[in-house]
Amino acid sequence: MATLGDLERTVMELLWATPEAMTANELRDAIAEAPLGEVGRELAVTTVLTVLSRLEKKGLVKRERDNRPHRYKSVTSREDHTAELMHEVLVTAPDREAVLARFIGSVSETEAQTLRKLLGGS
Amino acid sequence: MATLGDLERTVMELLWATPEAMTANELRDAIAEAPLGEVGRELAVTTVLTVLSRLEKKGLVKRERDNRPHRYKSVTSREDHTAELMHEVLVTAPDREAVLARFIGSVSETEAQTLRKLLGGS
DNA sequence: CAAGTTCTTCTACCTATCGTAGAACATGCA
DNA sequence: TGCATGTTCTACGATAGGTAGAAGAACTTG
Repeated sequence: MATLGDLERTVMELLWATPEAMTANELRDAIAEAPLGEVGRELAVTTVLTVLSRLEKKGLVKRERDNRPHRYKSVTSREDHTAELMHEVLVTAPDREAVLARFIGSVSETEAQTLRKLLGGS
Repeated sequence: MATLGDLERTVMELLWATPEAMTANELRDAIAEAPLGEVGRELAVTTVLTVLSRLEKKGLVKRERDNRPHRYKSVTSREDHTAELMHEVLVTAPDREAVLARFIGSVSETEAQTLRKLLGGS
């Protein structure tokens, strides 16, 4: 499973929140100002680049090598990624029905409503 | 999040599969014969004990210290644990509705059926 | 085209986690 | 009281991830 470290997660957060592909420098700045999470950290660009490479190797990020300041963007949307993770977790258990039963019990009423709608009739 | 290593996972598998609490020795033997996963590994009991301690610290395992060969058992059922993990994953995303929508799309028809039943009317 | 600026790649260090287990300590039974 | 059995302490190697410097590639502009 693709478990992410803190910085890796932060970078993905930013990429998911931005429609256009971003350069390493833009990401560094974004992390510095980061209203999200901890204190805005001042990282070296190389640090960001290393993280991006690792994310690329994991298949979470795609890089546009066309123009020089390479631009990076997430391969999947945050929602797809999360849903995929949930599914990965689900299939680790032999008795999925039972897992789903417990899972349903843990979601809010609103979410349950959404699920009913999504599952539609029969 | 509580991500488990391979051995840790194997130990949890065994604990989940066994109703009674087990001793370190019983676990070592079980791992050795392990029809599950890789080749039955011959581990030192201390190895198993170390892993059990770590799992205890993570709150996944409870130890009965009453009698001498301490006995270990999982704190939650495998299903509860898995459902909890799924929920943890779900709440990392801001747009849960969207995540659920994708998630529903990834489950089998049987599972969808189960979900409909579980969500019942209203 | 040459020199500087900018970006990328390589390499490396540090820490935390995990697999693994020996050595030493504790305990209960013969 | 001493052995057998079990537990705790300590430790070492491997991998992942956070962090970044040094060196190399490429673009910019005089």
